[in-house]
Amino acid sequence: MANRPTLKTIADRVGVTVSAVSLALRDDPRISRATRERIQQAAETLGYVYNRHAAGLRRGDSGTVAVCLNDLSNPFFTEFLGHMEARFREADRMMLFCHAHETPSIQARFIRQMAEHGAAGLILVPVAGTTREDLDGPQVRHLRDFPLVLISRDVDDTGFDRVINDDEMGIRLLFDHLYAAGHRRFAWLGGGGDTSTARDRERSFRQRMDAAGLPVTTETIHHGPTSLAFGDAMLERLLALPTPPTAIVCFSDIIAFGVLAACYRHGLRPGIDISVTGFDDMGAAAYSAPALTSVRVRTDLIGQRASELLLARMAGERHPPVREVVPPELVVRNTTGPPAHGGLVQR
Amino acid sequence: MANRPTLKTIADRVGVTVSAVSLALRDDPRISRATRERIQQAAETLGYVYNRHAAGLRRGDSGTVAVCLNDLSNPFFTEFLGHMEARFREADRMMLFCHAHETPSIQARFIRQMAEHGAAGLILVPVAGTTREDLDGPQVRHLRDFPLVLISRDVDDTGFDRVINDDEMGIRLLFDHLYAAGHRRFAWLGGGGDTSTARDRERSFRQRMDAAGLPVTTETIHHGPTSLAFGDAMLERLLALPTPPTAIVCFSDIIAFGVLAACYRHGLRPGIDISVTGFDDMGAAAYSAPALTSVRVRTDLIGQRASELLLARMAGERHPPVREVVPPELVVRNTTGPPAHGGLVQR
DNA sequence: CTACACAGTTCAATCGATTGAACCAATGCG
DNA sequence: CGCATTGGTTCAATCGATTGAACTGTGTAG
Repeated sequence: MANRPTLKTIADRVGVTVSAVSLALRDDPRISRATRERIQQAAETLGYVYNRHAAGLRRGDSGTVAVCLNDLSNPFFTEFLGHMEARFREADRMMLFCHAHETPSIQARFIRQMAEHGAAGLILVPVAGTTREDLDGPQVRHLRDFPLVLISRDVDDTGFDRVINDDEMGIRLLFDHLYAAGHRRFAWLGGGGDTSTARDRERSFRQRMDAAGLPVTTETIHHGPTSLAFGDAMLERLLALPTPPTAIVCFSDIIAFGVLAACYRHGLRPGIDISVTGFDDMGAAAYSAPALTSVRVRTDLIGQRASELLLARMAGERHPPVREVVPPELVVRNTTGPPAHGGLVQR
Repeated sequence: MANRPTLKTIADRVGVTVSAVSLALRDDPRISRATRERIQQAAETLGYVYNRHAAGLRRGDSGTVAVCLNDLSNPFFTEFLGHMEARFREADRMMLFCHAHETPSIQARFIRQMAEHGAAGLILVPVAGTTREDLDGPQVRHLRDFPLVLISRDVDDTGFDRVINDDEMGIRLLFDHLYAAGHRRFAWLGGGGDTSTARDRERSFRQRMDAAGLPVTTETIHHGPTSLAFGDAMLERLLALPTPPTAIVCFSDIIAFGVLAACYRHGLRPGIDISVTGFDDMGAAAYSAPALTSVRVRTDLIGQRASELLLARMAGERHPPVREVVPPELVVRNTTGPPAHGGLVQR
């Protein structure tokens, strides 16, 4: 920063005023072609660096966009990040980034700080347990009328734009696929904490069970963190049951990978001895051993759509908050198949 | 941004001047406890939001830190991101983030933009092929004397601080582990493009081969992208050779996972029929089927150390550029074992 | 020849926080 | 009682870019 050239430096050198330089550097047609080129030339040779603080102060907006995610260790979220980053780069917006670690205080602080920086918009995967108050309460009143798009997870009644996956549909696709293959003994390995995603997927699972006339007991539903370790540990527990499930429906690919790892140790062949499904269809799902049956969440579409919505709001577009639900796709690979020896009979 | 309260708003309300408010909000002892509290109270009730543009303009530094990575789809890099983010949050620094996608033009643009934003420091995983000129040439002269730390990949003669993994040692640990188990027919699956990491790991592999008196032929060394697909495809090619290798040393875990996927399809049992090693030891390595033998790169130590170095430079510390090399650790799991039926004999 | 348009440029105020210097009142000290 | 000290606050300049209004000179129409 130490004495970098400013508009004035250039102006003096070329023999015009700062106004002229300011306009010229932004290609304003009011400045003649000739002077404009001399000015731009001078800026180049002097190594001029635009000062966004000065501009932002005057204009009241820094042109940055803020993005707050929760779990970088989950490739599912980094896929979002990649898609949005690409779109914002295209729009020439810088990205302020935060990793909230499912911690409300970090999220709250980031919201304050991005406001301080004059960020023009925010994309947020709300931390588990986020309520309407957290996003719209007095302590963050600067979010009122602020361009904000929630992705992946929903928060009821926020009055903000949201782009989320159709979780109900995803579970339905998986369940029906397994049911059609003949499975009747299911287990649900839930993750995702206190999020709409966790709730919607589990609710959908329970609905399908009900609809199929299957009982949901304490042996059916299990909760834990979205981690490989949880999936791994749960398979052990499920195998220890008197009548283990023939199909394990996991909240996410990550958990399913953990289950596969435990299967391998036990010499169980997923897709033959037991069926396992993931959710998200992250890149690695095609390469697990065996390749994982999952549901593809369209992170690309969601990320792109969220970016578009945000850019539109930032451009001043006014309309009631939208809630866009993106349908996922069933991807059948090799971890699912008919139940082994009498899964049907034992029902 | 629209008419948010400013220092003036607060000053008028409390009946003091902006100076007093400015000082009070920063807990300057020059302002009496009583007024300070009244001011802070007023700021609170008015919903005051600090304007960093104004402050940054005056002070010439925004307190942000810039981070530029290359491959978000590789959990190895997102681990870095997580560790650094944590450290910077602690230091109350916001993070400007860029995903360079191994694209020099994106990297160059980000460097310019973060300078415009008055970022106080930069952590960079240089894109493949980055040279000294790219970082210190005339077009980016604002990097001279700028706090910059390179991580993971090295660039010769930069004059910047660097924190990197000891790649030579990592490969040595893996090779010696395999050699000691009896392997004599090796293959190298290289990735990483034109980076110091790619060069150092391959050089180390060749050195160990030489030291062991083993021939390196066109059947030994293979290059491709750091992807699951590359590992997968390469196993097919290797198996088609007249005398396939008994041990496959991969540039990274990602590639190794691809190899494991292909092994599974071929009914090959890694660790028994064939040995496979990764590099990085990302979280998933413990959960692949079977669990992957790898080398743990200490992303935590590297990330932390890089952040510390950067913060120290930002605080004005002056010393010649350092090059810190962090030793990795061998993690033996289940994809390695003695060569199957006569690997030794066939030599 | 005057008035007028217009392209090209300059003027000057402005954004909001920071900070060294100046100021003021009350207290302490000789 | 007068003078210095100091704690508390204000003054006023400053950071660098932006922008509506004002200005200048040239060309054109009447």
